[in-house]
Amino acid sequence: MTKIQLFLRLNRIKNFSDTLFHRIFVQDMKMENETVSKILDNLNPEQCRAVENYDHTALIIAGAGSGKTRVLTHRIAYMIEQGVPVRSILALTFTNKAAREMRERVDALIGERSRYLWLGTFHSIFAKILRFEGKALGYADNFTIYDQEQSRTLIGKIIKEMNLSDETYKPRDVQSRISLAKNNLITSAAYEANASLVGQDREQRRPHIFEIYKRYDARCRAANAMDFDDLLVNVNILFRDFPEVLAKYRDRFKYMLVDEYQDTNYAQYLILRRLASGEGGSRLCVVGDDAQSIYSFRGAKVENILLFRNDFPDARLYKLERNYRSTQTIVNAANSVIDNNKHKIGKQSYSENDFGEKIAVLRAYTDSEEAQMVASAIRTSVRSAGIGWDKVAVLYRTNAQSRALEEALRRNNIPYRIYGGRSFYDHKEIRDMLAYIRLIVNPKDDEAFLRIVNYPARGIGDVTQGRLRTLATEHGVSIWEALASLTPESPEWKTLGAKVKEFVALISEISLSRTDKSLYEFGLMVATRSGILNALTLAGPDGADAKANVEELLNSMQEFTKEKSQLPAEEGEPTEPTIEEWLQNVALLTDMDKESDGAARVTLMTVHASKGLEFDTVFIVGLEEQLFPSLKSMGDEAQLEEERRLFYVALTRAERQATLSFAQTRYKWGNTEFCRPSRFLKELDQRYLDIRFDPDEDNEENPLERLRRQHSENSRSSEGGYGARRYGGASGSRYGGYQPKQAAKPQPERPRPITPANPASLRKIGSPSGSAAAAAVPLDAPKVGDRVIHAKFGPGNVVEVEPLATDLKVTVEFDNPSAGKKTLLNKFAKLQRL
DNA sequence: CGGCCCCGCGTTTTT
DNA sequence: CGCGGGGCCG
Repeated sequence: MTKIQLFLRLNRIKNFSDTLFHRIFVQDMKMENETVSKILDNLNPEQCRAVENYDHTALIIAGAGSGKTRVLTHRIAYMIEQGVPVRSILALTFTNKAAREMRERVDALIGERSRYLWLGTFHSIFAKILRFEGKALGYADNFTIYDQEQSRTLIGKIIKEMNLSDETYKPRDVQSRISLAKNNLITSAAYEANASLVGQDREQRRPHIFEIYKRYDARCRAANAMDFDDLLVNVNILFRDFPEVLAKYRDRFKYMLVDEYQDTNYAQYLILRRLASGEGGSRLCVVGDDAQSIYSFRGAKVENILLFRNDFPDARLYKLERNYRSTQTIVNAANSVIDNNKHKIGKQSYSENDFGEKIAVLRAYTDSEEAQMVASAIRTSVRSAGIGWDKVAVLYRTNAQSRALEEALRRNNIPYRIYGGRSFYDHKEIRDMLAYIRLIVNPKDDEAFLRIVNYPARGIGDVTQGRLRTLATEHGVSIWEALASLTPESPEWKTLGAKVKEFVALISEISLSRTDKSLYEFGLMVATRSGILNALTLAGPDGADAKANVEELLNSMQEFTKEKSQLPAEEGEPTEPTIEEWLQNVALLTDMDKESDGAARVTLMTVHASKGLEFDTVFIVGLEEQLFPSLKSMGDEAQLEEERRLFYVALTRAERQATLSFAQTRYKWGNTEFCRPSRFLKELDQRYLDIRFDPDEDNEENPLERLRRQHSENSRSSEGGYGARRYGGASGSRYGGYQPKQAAKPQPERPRPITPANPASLRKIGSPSGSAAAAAVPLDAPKVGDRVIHAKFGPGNVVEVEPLATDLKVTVEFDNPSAGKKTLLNKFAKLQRL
């Protein structure tokens, strides 16, 4: 402690002479006297060096919680104070959230000058560059950005049009194949010529992928659209084929800073290298941690950080190894797991904080019990530590795990917020709204046209749509362009039905009005004139959530206008945002970016989504083999190591307290599966664990017995009346059902009991046969030849029994000929022996 | 042409 | 279990 203080002091003295000149200089620039010292204050010696030496290429290896954002933001602030023009700095992050946080922190250090800083995600910055420069590549500046959903839909359509089976060519797989190629800058032509890729496809019996890729590219281009990967690919092509454009940006961005460098893929890496190489290339400063590389599945290359100094031999290396975030217990425990990885840079993360509490390990029989235990533990923690709900996070490997947790939290009246999973922008009504706007902004976007030409229903069906497409093909333009080019005199116009003409008039009307309206007014017009708002109103209660979502979208337009006027992207740029800008911004947003309403809530998210965040108390759930580590990583050492890094990321989110849990059975696809505890639990140095169950306790209880008991427990708990509604809240946003505490007063609104007035909640709860079956004997293990009765199909004979992992498959020949022979799962069939 | 019903499939992780 | 797509009927 004292050593470090001394070190700091010496360092400060050394710095002083270096910075004296700048202080005087800076004071001349009307800076607050204290600012310089403030920026170098509160940095440890290594951090300080990384900030001061901003004029050198730098590789900063920053362990979890070691203050990497701090270094980045201080480096930016310091540079600006040293007189580096704001416009010559480019800072890149992976997520909007990280970008926003960085901007806030830079802003806090140097004030409003930060507003002209180019700071954003790779994708948003590159989209911006392409908006300015895309012409060179044949794109108009109003190009559409397809998110993965839209791109997958288009790929699916192409597969169908090519008469390929979507069994062998699953759009999802084809998309990931194309994405992989694009990440590595392999064009469709190059793909076709690439023996290795084509060979792999052959082996998988999918030899036509390159052709799908070709057509997909052609379609995107014709629609003036780019997918996420294209944003990177096209900037590469731009910089490769147009040296003058590259020179322009290289001259402009004298300094580049990159966050989470370990997650860059080849395309991103090459763009950075292009800008940073050569005489007068940008000074590149990258920050990352190989131990937190968790995105190789989407093309990230850890090698980029491992080999950075080969690419930039004069780079200075800084290692930030002290973790300021977590207790020693957490840091040491995390290290003990990551030590099992062979593939890593030597870096010793350490903490000088308290030892803190041990890491609790909980065992549950079922996933729902696990959720309940976590909910109770959250209550206990929050109460004993006196912290707010928002200091707690529950992290899981897959989004699917959130459901059980949500239910438990709601049941325990714990406020929560879920990130990820189905995002706001995935809702149909939002996509519909966006499709209208996309079509108006970009008339080449046929996908948008086809999506909304008959929504809300206006009598323009498949046949008519087919004719319109033919019309467009004949003219060699998009559908809307073809329609818009027709005059009332042209013979083709006369062949159109009245309904199509009305649609043309509608879109023209909205389109014409956009110049003299604010963003919000325009959005409102789209919502009303399209008929979307009306259709949702007519849908009654079913449409209420959707309607609220549309309203929220409109609000976000106002919000965007407000932000934009505070934050012009460029000096001299108009502050009134255009619809194009809004649309491109929205295309790059995710659920993570929705701002919270300020209420303190427990955070639920995947481990991936939690990277870069920190919480006082963290629960990591579902620590089971084949879940975490995931089934798909098993058997592949590299992927297993990535899972281990993922676990490392999860554990190092915790500042003070971490709890790990696993269940012994888990519902999967409507089936109960048995699980074994994760290997990561065994790899953890046991000294740091507080195991809250008896490991010697008999684990080998008769599985059937346990299953039966769980089953009755489950049906009992589901009778509590918490219906299947997952998302409360009118907006459809995923805020948890939370009642402000009202002492012991009854809560009239929720949870809703099942009453006959609410028949929907009765759906599928409990046995359909009800008490009528009580007379018969429950049948646990049916045998061939048994005479049984089924609630719906009546009596019959068991003709076949096949044991499954966790259940029995029973085939019954029913007496009733209309029921015939049926194969049933014993667990659900509720057969009774006669 | 639209609405309804049934079937089949999905679970890694995300800009 | 829940959603989306496809098929069938009105």
